[in-house]
Amino acid sequence: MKAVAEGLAPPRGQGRASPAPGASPERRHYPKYYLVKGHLSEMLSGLAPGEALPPERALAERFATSRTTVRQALRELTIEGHLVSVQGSGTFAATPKVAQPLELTSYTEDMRRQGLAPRSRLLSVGYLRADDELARRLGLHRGARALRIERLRMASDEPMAIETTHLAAARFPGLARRLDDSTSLYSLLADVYGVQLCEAEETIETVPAPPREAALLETTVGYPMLLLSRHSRDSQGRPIEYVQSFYRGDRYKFVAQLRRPGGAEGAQVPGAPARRTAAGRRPAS
Amino acid sequence: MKAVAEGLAPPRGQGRASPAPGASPERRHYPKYYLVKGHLSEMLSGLAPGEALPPERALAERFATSRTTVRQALRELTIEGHLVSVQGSGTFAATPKVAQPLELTSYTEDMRRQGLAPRSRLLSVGYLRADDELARRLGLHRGARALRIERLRMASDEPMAIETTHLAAARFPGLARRLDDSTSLYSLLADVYGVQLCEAEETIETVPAPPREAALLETTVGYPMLLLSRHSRDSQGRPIEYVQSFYRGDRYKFVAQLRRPGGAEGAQVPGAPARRTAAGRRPAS
DNA sequence: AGACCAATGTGGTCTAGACCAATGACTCTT
DNA sequence: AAGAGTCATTGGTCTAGACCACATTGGTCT
Repeated sequence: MKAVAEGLAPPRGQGRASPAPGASPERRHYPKYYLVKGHLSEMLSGLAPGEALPPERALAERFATSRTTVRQALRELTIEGHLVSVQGSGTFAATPKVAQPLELTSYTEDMRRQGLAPRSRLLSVGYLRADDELARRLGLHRGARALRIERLRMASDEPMAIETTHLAAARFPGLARRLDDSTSLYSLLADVYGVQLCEAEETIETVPAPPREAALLETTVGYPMLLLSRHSRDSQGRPIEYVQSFYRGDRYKFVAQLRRPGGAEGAQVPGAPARRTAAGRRPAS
Repeated sequence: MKAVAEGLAPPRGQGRASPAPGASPERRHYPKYYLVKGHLSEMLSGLAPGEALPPERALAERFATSRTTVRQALRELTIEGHLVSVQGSGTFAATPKVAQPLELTSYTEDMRRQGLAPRSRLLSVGYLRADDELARRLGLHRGARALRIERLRMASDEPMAIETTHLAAARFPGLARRLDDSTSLYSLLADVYGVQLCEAEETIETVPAPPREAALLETTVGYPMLLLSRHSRDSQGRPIEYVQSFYRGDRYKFVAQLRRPGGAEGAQVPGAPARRTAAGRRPAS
């Protein structure tokens, strides 16, 4: 995590005009906010989770910069999961990111297995007409009715993700009425409709948080989130569900287990990974 | 994406003090930049990849706002991969994101299979002493020598990722000298040292781009990137490599194929990452 | 023609400060 | 005491404008 610390004062770089031909050409240019970030990161390393940083205005003065610049540094530290800021209250050291396994199992099963208390809130259930995109994904024709289920996922009372599921309405009659806050969708599909999800393709990307999702997940508009799109099929390879889930990028990361065709099946090493290295996960220099 | 369009001019909202009790309380509050983003998004939909948007200053004037606000909107659209901006030149409509498969195969193999032209540039090769963190990951003791390989991955001349690999130096004598821009590391490990990578744990998270990585990947400092950390083991379950790769979040997304135990395959025992959330991350205050 | 160079226009960084919105401690009333 | 209201403080949004670094353009000189 070093590599950021020193060398701030001399080349203020602000009012300078002539680049002075002696300047080393390969010398990397660090934005000012990045130096501030380094200092803040250092201050932060001495704080226990929950402890507060000085107010932004005080930091701006201490680092002889504007509040805007301090805020840019704070923003990145927040995105990295090292900080949480609360309007009207202050900025505090955060706890590390939580790992979310990438597996084709239901959220409820996942959480239970990890010893967390899974909870869901049904935000909305409704029908819509499939556009070309959705029709293709669900193997329908355009305009067919699709069921749309929107749920807020929580783990131990902390909002975790917003999950929007799409299913072919015709294939699961009465499903909408069977849903509530505590029922596992996958259990319903299996027990009531006899559908077993066997394979899926997931894509993961980062997107900025839209206002609605940000509010529900108690985060900030525009902060990067992890958008996970899952497209699952049953044992005959027929497409069943299409799901989009927004996860807070500052709170979660995904973990996948990979296996290469060639190898012998070595015993799964229970390794307790996923820890976030407080010190130096930046390889740099 | 609708829902963002109208209603910008009337309540300038700047000099206002009294919130006018008639205001609906549950009305979602959209930041101004988000409305601008909606407008830009609309303009953008009429543009072919490569076509230019008006300059920022013109946009600021057109939307009766400041350049800062316009830039925040542009920033998000860039992060979403809809725009690219080039200093000194302009802002242009972009091409869609590229998918990167999550598989335990070498980069070279991956790209070939997709019909792309894989290229690498060896940025640096060197030895370092393992700190506690790295020692744990590679199964060494602290202070042991480790080989560090930094490569820039490209696909069809576009920079794609920066990959930093760590290996136990003692286990792969002479490896450093065998590397060049065009050799597959995994081939070397297999052919020269007889090591086959069989399983791996990958974690995926978003991080803001550090200056060095941003420069090498030709993107912007602070933009969200996908950080993929891979920890691989050989057929006996011994840890072999630890890799960190930075991908441009605005250009790439990851794709994983999942399979459920019940289906056909008997894979996937969950590694049990656990990581309790420590419940009270709230500031104690 | 071709090479060079200066001017202009573009996005990138930073400043200083206004106002908004939520918090939380304090005071006053009941 | 308990409750209600007030107010200073904190983070959140936005403005207007300065200056920088880079690209492009068009003119000038060779």
